Amino acid sequence: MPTLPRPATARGEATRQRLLDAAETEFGVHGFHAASIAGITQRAGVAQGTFYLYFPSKEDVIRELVHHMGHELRLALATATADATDRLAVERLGFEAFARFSLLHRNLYRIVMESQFVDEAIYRGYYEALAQGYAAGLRRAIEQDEVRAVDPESAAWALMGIAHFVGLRYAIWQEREPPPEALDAVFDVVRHGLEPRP
Amino acid sequence: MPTLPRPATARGEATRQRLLDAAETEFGVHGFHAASIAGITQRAGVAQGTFYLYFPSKEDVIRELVHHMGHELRLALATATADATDRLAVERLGFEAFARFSLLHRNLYRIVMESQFVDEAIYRGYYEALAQGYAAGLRRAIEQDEVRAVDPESAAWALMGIAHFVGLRYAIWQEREPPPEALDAVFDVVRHGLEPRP
Amino acid sequence: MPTLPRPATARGEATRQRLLDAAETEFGVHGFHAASIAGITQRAGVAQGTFYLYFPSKEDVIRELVHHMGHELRLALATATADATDRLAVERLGFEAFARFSLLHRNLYRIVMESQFVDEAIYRGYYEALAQGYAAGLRRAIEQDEVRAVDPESAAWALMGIAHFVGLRYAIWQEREPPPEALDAVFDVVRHGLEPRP
Amino acid sequence: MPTLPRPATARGEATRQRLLDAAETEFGVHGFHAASIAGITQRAGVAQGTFYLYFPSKEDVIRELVHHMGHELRLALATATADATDRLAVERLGFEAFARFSLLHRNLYRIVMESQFVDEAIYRGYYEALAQGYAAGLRRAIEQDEVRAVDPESAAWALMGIAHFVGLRYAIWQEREPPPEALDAVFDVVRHGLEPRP
DNA sequence: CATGAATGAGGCTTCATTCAT
DNA sequence: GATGAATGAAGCCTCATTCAT
Repeated sequence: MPTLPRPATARGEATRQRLLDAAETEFGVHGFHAASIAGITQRAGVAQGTFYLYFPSKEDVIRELVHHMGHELRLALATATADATDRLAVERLGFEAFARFSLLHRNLYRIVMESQFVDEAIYRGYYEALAQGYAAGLRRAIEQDEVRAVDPESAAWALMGIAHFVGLRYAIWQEREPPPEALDAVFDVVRHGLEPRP
Repeated sequence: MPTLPRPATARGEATRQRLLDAAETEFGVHGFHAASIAGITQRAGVAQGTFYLYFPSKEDVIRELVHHMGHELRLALATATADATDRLAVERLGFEAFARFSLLHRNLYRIVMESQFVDEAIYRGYYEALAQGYAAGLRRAIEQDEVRAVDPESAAWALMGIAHFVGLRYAIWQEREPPPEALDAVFDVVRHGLEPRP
Repeated sequence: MPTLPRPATARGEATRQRLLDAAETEFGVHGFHAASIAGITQRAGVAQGTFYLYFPSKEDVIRELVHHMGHELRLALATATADATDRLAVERLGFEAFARFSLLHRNLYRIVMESQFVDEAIYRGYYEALAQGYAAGLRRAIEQDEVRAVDPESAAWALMGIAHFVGLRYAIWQEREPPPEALDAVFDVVRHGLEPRP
Repeated sequence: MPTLPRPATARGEATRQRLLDAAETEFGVHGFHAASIAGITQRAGVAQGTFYLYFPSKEDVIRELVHHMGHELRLALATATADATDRLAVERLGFEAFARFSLLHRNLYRIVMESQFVDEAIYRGYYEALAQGYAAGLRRAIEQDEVRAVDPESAAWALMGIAHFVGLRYAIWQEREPPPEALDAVFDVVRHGLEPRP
């Protein structure tokens, strides 16, 4: 079956959104594999068949959710760092924002991680999109001497790796925000890694 | 079900090992959920029922494989860094060793990552064990002024995050070792993050 | 459910006909069971619900199509044999006409065959109606000594059987008209089977 | 999934056969599409999953049954016509044998007919195999002047068509053997169609 | 120690049909 | 007359696990 048509009515659009929300919760709570369409539709308050009016398969929903998380995260980061005066401030605010975001959207974050085992391409795409933006920001900062002459791409991935484990430890495992000292300690490493030497 | 007793005979031990190897490949290739006991036993050349002579369940195998990877990885890192003269050399050699190891044991590495969605505790335990050793090493290095006065634990997790993404990008996604420049670039960030300032 | 009333308006009649045509194609191409109402309505360019404005069920459509094929076929045969001077000529022209018709209306023909597994009565009725006319024609021919004194009914079914397999082999399986020699060869058997002995 | 291994034990072989028998009944009674795996396994007295130990899919069973009917029918025909002294006797005995066989194996016969709508190739193959043997027999008879110089292949298909409708009318629709007069009447047409003219 | 047949719950998905607009 | 969203039953199939030998 080819792509499903978008819902034609507002009612349809609302149902679709309810399903998406329900899926986010179900996947987040039970994991993709343990989650069932029945669970999703039940939570959304519709019949099982309704699911397939809006999504061709269970996998398509996870794909859509990963995309969604990508957008939301970029948005959150952009917003949080909008007022930063230099790149290191961007990094700092970005780490904080990510820590908040990953806790708030714990389910989505878990889904993104699990998507690796459902559709590697979507997972990879998620990070590559992120890395690209990240590297671009670093490149600009290097040009303005706000950051050492690091390789922007390698640095971007390194920083994402650091952030990833912050999210994992605190948002996922401990279900809380990292304590300020921890964030300070992590950022201290980041800062020394990036800041220009006199 | 209590844990199964270890096989008494050498033949049994061999069968058990064959099953473990087969599971490593099957899980690595198809992923934990898509892999089937039938696939594992077929690959191991034994009957399906034989599996349950050695493992109480499918999940137990992944647990055992994750432990296994933990041991092997620590062994590989210890070996690779044995001759290092200072901590930064340890880091450098460690990154290189990890890059090689994650490529060589791609399947195992994938399994570790997926174990998060099968048994979070095992996954978390894997990293916590690693982090503990890592942090201890850093602590010693700090005492000897080979590394800045960072928070050893936070730094350990940050460095593991960096390494994780190196493994992901190269061993998993590209199925090759990282090019030397990439490793240099990453290590450059690490070094500046850790090395003492004059 | 009693039969649905015929549409009152010309627009309704047109929609009904579009649905019938679409069903003919869908059933012919995918088979009755694999064909879906959604496929039919899509092809007809109407909404799914519209189908049930004109037909009480999927089965009713196949029934109507079988009837339709019966009428059309009888018409085609009558037309094709109108100018025949004796019964054997009728047979010959009839076989030719059937070969053409079954190719041209391949989909309908397939539908008739499949109707056996949807509603045996409709299928049986189709052939019994045909057989009746066929036998009547033979009976008249026998009275006029244009055909041997065969049992008209048995002969009619035998001849339909022969024709059926001509349609199957050529129209359905090979999607072409039978080569003239083949038709000659078949008719040769028919002729000897029917023609009066001196 | 590739082909399933044949059962290794006698018990397995027996189960497989029970499933085949059950499927024959279920398909014959309800038709292929209406028949369910659940119905088959219930009738066979095994769990649903057991079905898939022996057959990759529902369709594979029908394929196997069609093959089976082919073999059995050829066997029955060969046996019934073994003592015939000339080809017309073969034809006569063959028609009688087919009439008996199609009644006795009504379910199988129905299944063969329906197989056309499940896997056209299997249905076609069934008849082509039959036709080949039939034509060969006719060819030999022609060489020995027991039959007119008809085109063996065309004649074979024509005769199969006649027999098919005999089976349909009596075995399937009326669930009885054709009355002797009917068989006589049909054979009379066949005989005139085939026998050499003086 | 090993086999391989058997189980049965459970999941995804399809689709004819109904209903509210 | 027409729409298209919604229903929900039903079916195929998979697979971890158990059992009899």
